[in-house]
Amino acid sequence: MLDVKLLRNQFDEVKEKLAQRNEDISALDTFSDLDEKRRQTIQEVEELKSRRNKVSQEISQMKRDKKDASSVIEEMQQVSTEIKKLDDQLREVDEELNHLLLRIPNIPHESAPIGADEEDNEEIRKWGDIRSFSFEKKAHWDLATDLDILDFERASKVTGSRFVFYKGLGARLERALINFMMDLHEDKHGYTEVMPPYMVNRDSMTGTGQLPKFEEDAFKIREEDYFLIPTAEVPVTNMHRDEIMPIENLPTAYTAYSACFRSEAGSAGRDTRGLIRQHQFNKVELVRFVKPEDSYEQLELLTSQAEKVLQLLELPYRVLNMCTGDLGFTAAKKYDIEVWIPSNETYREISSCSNFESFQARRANIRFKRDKKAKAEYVHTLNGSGLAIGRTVAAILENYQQEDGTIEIPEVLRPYMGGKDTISK
RNA sequence: GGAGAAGUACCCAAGUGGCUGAAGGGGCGCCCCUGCUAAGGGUGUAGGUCGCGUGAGCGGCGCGAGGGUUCAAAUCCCUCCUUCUCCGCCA
Repeated sequence: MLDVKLLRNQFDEVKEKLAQRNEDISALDTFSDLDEKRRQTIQEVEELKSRRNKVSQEISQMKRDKKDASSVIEEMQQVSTEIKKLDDQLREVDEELNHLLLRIPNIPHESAPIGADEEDNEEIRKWGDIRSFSFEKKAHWDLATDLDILDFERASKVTGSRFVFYKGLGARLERALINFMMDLHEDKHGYTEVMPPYMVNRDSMTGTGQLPKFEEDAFKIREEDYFLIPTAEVPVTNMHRDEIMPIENLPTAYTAYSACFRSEAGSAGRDTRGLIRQHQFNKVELVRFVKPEDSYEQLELLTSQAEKVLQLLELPYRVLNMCTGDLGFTAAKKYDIEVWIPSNETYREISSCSNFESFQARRANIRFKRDKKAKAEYVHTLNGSGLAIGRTVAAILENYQQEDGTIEIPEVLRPYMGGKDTISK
């Protein structure tokens, strides 16, 4: 959510910046009228309430003095009726304004390149050497099916499309990656481990920005107003919803493993094979609550910590600075980390590291105080995948495949794989 | 899932229609006394947010949340949420 005061005082500048996004912001034009009407109504109704409070005191005094107050009471009846009417109006305007504000995306940071879509994302660095194969390389779903470590067919029988069974060393690899990443972030990068609920309520989904605009992307629990989490970002960020965090706790850094659930509405037919796009996948997430003045420095740190995982796994990747048209709804700045997927002969997103500035904090009401007397300010929130596990498995299978169809296990994972160095039949 | 009880400021807690922004403790700040410590006395302090105003300030809201009754609600009514106790079910 944007700062109403900013919107009020610098409407044209804000609108101009929002126009750099690839989104329809025409609804914004009603803002000024709504804001004006709201403030006017508040003034009217508060004046009446002030009067009512004053006269109520007088009535109570008259009652105590055993004087007749009936004429004043009669007058106040009318005032109260008027108050009720104005309160209703105010509620309506508030609702409209809120509806509008919750659907306005974040303002892009000036360092985000201006552009329309993914074509305009800026590659800022590359790491690792892309392997050239001396034999016919295979896609990860073929490798995995041959090795009997992934079973897509049975998963679609048991559930449906875009689900998978991991089996044997496949399941072990997935679990090894989770533990390896969690250990790295906890022991080397100083994060506190969190295991969150996999379902959250509507307020939480609104707090991090998945709602109200993107409800069709989430799985909804039928009997409750709960949603399956699309990422651990939602429960972990909302841990501190409606809180004032002690300044000495900033930055607060959490890492959380969770399963993630996405309806993938609108991506029918894309990445139908393999692990790239599933309705349920595992992810290790990094979340940081920081002071506003630190947030861009913290974004670099967070991104480097996600990159570290790929470096240790020795998987080639590149980092993109996402352009204004491809930032998504909530981010002011976002780096995507893309890992090399040989079968695609391209890089594919494996992590997304974002600075939301105060956009989520304002929605979720997460604040801090510089000292006891100071006014509460909104924190800045950041998060990033560190990393998406399924896509990491895909990258490992493809990048570490050998001519005989077996998979060499990256060295850092071997302690987590019972000392094995190869996945074979 | 059933039956009961409760939710008041940083914490505990009083308060069944007007004199309650809310008694009383604790805590916290300052002062005094006791050469230290323990203890004692005095005194001060109560959140957040919205609107108006350049500002000092003025005003609205606020007793779990949201509605309602009333001239007036912490107090009466309705809905919801959370916590606790008992019962049932259960990994």
